[in-house]
Amino acid sequence: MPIDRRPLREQIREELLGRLDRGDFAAGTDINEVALAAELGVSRTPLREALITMAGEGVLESTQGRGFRFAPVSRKEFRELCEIVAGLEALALDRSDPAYLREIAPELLRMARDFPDRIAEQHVIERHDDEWHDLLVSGCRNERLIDLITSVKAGLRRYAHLLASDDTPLEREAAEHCRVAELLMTGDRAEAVQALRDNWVNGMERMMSRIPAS
Amino acid sequence: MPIDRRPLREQIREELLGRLDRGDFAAGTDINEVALAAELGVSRTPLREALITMAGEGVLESTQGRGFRFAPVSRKEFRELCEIVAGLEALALDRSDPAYLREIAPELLRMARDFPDRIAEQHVIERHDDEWHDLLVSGCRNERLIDLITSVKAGLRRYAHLLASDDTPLEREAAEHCRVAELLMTGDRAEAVQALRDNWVNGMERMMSRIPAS
DNA sequence: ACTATGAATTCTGAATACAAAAGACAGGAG
DNA sequence: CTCCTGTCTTTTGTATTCAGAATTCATAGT
Repeated sequence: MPIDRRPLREQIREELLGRLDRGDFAAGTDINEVALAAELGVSRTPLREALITMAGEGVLESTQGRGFRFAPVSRKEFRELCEIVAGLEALALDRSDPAYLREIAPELLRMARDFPDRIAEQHVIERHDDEWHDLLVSGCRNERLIDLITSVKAGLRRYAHLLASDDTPLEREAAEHCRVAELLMTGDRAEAVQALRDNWVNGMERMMSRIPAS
Repeated sequence: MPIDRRPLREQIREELLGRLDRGDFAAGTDINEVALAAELGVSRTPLREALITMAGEGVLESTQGRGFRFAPVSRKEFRELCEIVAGLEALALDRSDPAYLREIAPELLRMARDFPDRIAEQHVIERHDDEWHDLLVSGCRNERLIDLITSVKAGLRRYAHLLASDDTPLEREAAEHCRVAELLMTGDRAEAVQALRDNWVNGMERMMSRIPAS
């Protein structure tokens, strides 16, 4: 197997995003570069490179002289990000090969149906949801678009741990995914795109209340 | 007046993007960090920070051990970027306040009509075009979306100098802008969104032939 | 008691120094 | 002659150091 030869900044970024998923960092808190670098066992240089990348993605904020902080969460931003990702995924779906979409539709349907069956922890559910959306847009030839979606979704990760809850309305989410898959199977892409948008809007509304007011 | 207190990496990024507009850098060429840092009169550290930011925007590519290079241009990528920006601007328009859109519509119309009148150099035309689009989406409340559009458009800058030509079909472009403005004036946003998309698609097709095959 | 001022501390922003990988090139074996 | 290999050079990736800004805390003055 090929060994990991990626630059440190990427590994650091992944590690930080992972911690973000786990809610290790409170949103809005400042980052102490020396402390974090020591904790990760790297020097400040690649750490700062990772931080700059993440600031570009909107995960972090930076102000002159005060360094980086985890961008505070807000309903407004959550809504904005959801709108953007919904629009981008809809665009990706619109730009996909219809034949390929019909081909993967059964798998999408199967995944959606498996959704509520398994009693699982939050992060398993999230991973499953991510995989579903990844497969959905996997037929899009626009590589830049795929990259962009990934990047914007990184910003949404800050909200992941907030959404952890035992009364997650999984059935609703699964049903909406099923509907998208079914529409793709019949080849009605325009309707499927609309259903996908609805899924994002509805999902957003469901989660909105769990985000602190401001 | 407040003096410039932005971090060096931002100033460097702007300088590099400006040079890109002027076509100072050939696409696909490697960047020598020490040479470029010396030329700019800064150290490698903030330069690399700027390069990493630009790599995140897709303006540059980086490979392990080989550093950064200006991403090569291609019709495929140009098409991809245009599709994305078209989708994002359409989304921005869709998320704007209709009243505000009606309010700025006359100004948009005036700008579009002034378009072909002035005999101007290429970069003046480009600036004018940018201003028109900026005004168009200025009513969008989704700040993240606006930032994202700006970021993706940075990637399009690599194509700006390629598109310089004396037989630019300005009238066509202006006419399409007029149509968008007129539709906004009547309050028919859905149609305006469609016209905007058409504008991007048509503009893309017009430019496509000027990009080297691969 | 409260505010303002200034020193001390802490941390970021930038520069320099070091290490390691990639590329170039020459020499030798087949 | 060709291909491989080992060394040398160049350039990047990372660490460390230096300088300056922001914050904190204490103290003096009102």
